[in-house]
Amino acid sequence: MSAVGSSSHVGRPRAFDMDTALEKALEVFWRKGYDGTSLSDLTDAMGINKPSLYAAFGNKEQLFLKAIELYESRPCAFFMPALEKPTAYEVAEHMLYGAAANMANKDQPQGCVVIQGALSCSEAAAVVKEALINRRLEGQKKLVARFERAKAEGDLPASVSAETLARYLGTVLQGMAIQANSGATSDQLRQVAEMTLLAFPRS
Amino acid sequence: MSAVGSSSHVGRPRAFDMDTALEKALEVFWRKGYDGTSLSDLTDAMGINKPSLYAAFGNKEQLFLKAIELYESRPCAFFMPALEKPTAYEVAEHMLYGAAANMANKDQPQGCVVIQGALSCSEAAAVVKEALINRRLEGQKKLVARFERAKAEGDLPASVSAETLARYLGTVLQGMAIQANSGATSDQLRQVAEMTLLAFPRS
DNA sequence: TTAATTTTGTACTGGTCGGTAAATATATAG
DNA sequence: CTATATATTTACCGACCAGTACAAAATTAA
Repeated sequence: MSAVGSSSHVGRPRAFDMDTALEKALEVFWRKGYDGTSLSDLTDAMGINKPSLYAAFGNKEQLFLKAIELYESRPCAFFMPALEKPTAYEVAEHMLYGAAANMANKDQPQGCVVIQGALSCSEAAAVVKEALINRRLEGQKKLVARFERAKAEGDLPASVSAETLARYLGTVLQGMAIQANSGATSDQLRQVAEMTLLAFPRS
Repeated sequence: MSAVGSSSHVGRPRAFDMDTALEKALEVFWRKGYDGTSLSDLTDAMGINKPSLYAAFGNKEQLFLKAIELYESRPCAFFMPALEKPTAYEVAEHMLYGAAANMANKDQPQGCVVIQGALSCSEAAAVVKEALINRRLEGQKKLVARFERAKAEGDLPASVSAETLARYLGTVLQGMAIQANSGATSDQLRQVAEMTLLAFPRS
């Protein structure tokens, strides 16, 4: 019907860039959490006013969910790329060192927004909390599948439980977010990564 | 000057029990976090009205801090008792299994209030967040000291770093809180505990 | 130019936030 | 009894909450 992909639109053009505004929103949610973030916090950081925010992103809840999508798809995200490493050990290695570098990166909020965005929260944040839990569980599922593949490919002993190993690795990764939030440095997180890998089973 | 310890007081007697009211407050803060908890949530759960709350506990912030004190001193708290086990391995063992049992205990909020009470939060919660971070760091310090003692006593190899080992164990324990918050059962957390212990160094 | 469309800034909504003033109720001390 | 001290209830405070109505501004289409 219409010219898809055309950059021309009827009506007054948007005066801000949606992607950079969403980046700013992510940063605020990451640092303050869903309950701790007010619309004024958001509009201040995004440099727009409320009607523009609502027109562009729906409401606070939908803005948060879009910010999380952005977070997981950013170039610096390490989870998905690590899954593609050739062996289970290398998957774990890249995730652990990726977490050490990323979660304590000093030019962004410490930790992980998927973990700390709505851990304990009000009823108003219930949908958001559920969404974050599902993201974490999906990540865990992907790890299980990857480790089962590794067992089939022989780079992980058949004796180990893929599910337990995935949960163990996920637990360490999530713990690293708390450590970063408490002020741990990337160096200190790397030591944790190293110790975790020492115990990691390999064929 | 006056009879210390006397149970008689001048003035109208308090109509509620401060300890059980504080337990209720803890439960709310634990479930909803500091930012996610309103004074109405608190007064509803505690069965008192606001002036009584303020007269007895100061304000929301002080009430939270008192609730945390209660949390850490409750009979079911496992961290401090575990430190008194005779060997480093047994210390880790009791902490990990204690965490597995406690953090996924179905008749209380899942996880740990010291971790999830104010992880990402508003400026209004800054003091509370700092207090929780300090609690976590103090726990880590106690673990380091305990593992250094273990090295001196010979039940931990001299080659391992007490600090790294403590940070690693702390990371797993904190990760278990997130796992519990995501719905992991005590059984599943016990598997993580088991895997962590498999790699734990012993002389 | 005119019409249609979309974004913008301003001002506002009802509701809730944390916190408190003031009056009343219930106890002890003398 | 009266005086004093503390807790309780009700009603309220200004500030902020998420969300929106409305009109002016800026663009394209005809």
